Amino acid sequence: MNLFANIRTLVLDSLETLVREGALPEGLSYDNVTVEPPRDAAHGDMATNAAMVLAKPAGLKPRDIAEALARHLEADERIEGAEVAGPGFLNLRLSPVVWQEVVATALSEGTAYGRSDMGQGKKVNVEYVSANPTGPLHVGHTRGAVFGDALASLLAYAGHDVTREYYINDGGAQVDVLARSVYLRYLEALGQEVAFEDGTYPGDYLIPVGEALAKEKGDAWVDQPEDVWLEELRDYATDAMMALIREDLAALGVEMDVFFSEKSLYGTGRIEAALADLEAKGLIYEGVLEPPKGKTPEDWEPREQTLFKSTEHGDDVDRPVKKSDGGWTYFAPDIAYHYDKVSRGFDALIDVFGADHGGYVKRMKAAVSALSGGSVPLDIKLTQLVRLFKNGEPFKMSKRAGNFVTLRDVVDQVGPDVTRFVMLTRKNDAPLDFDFDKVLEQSRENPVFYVQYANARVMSVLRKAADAGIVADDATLRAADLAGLTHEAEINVAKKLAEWPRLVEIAARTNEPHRVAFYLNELAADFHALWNRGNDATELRFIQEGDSAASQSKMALARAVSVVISAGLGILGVTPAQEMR
RNA sequence: GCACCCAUAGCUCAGCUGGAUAGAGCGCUGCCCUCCGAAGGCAGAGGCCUCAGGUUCGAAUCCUGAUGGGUGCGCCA
Repeated sequence: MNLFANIRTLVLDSLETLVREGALPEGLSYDNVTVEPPRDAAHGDMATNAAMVLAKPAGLKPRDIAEALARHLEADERIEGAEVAGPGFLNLRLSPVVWQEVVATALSEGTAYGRSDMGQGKKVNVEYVSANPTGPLHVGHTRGAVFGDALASLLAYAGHDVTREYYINDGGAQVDVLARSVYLRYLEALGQEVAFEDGTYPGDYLIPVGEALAKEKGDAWVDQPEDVWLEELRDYATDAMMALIREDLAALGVEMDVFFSEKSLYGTGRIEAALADLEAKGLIYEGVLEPPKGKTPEDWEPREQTLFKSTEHGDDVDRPVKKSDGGWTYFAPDIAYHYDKVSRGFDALIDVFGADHGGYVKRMKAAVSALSGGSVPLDIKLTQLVRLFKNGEPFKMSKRAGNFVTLRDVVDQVGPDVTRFVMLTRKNDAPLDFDFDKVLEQSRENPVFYVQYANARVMSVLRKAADAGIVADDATLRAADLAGLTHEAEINVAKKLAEWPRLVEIAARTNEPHRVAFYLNELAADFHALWNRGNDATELRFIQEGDSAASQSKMALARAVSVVISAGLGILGVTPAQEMR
């Protein structure tokens, strides 16, 4: 139930009535008519811009339309007052009953209150993490993982059929490097002295892989040339790394639906098929690229290559799909991968990349646009840098990986819930400061704590009610008479609850899960404010000594707050706290 | 040189398909516990939304340009 959508429907119905009465011309478009919360609470509960939007096409004065509209709206029992203000806004004041019903709805629907059918079951593929299988996940991946996962949950909550997907880059040269690095660890496990030169991965995480391999193979591969062991070792090593990565994801609570292997595209004709599709559309040609202006590489020389005419689909230059040695560029399998996604029948694709892949956005969009004939939108979300701090000092170290901080370093220290919430306290395209101490602080400054504390307070008051002999289970609260919830401080909280379904839709439409985290912070603030009002105004306390009925209606409101917090945290993948320790 | 992202209070940041007097936290000033958990709350001060044009009844929001910062730029993924 989205109250704002309901009232908008009422506004549109009233406009139609005006048309029938001849007060408005026929055929007006209502697309731009909005009903939203006013910025200033003094302006009422909701405001509509209908009169201003329609004034010009209708050839009427905004205030005249607004006044006519106001008369019709006031006839509805939900509307307590409608006032024309400013240039033609219509400010609506709603009956307390409306807000009481919001509480009742939240309780009866539980964490499904806020679910939307705006997605209409559309199939959406969210690809995220997709880290190279060459080592454990680091902090940058962590942000992408949390963002992608929360986005996927959000879209599902908003009525989409979501697939969570991880693209394994197991086909390129970096896998050879991995295999050689493991080979060194293998020799080392057999007692040899080895040196990790440039171009190998020196991280400790390969030691157990080398040891396991030594146990399995004995000295069979010692002093053998690459062509004896490289291919088998590639598979062995990537499997080991993917097992590592899956553990990392599990530690964070991320579960993928599909792991898609890049390697599966090679030698199976799938890359060729994707490029044949582009070729059939006249988008593949042999040509020579201009050198980039202003920054010509030292060794630049004109070369004829096989190019994808991505400029036809919004890119700045055409992109090579084949290297000069005839092999595929990294772009070719990516095209084939997205071709596969398109052919699996998704209605929309979302890729989550690190910000350092920003230069890759246009060509990928061009590819999907070309492959799908413009029918499948691809949105690419970039996650910005995470800067780590400890005691206010920049923090850089890793026990296991050498030069980067791993996902495990973070999760092991602060836990998955804190990690996830904090990663969503900035919008994805803004850099994020992560302070190991601050995120564990129990204070207003720490949004994780602040929201959890609000939920814990609700749970606490419910427990106390039981002690005081007041029944406060969900079934009882659902049936409670809420007519007593009329105080402005209480109505305020109910109004915030009414925004939840609307916020879900906005966040889902913009693919911005951080909005959920910010909303929860606001809801918690309103709840804490009400809680403290009880210090002075005893009639606002949730437990009213000796008055079960009044207590139950107030606790129904509190419980509704915790229901929405649980729903919101659920989308973020965070477990609500029952009590603070 | 080109592309993308960013620029909002002293600091860190929100700001909805364009809406009314631009918000929060921190910091600063002053308050609130014999009282449901003060791990919290209330109030005050603090802004030319980087700048200049444009579109609009209306712009922090959309467009163009400038300035400042970040990222990237043919056989690395």
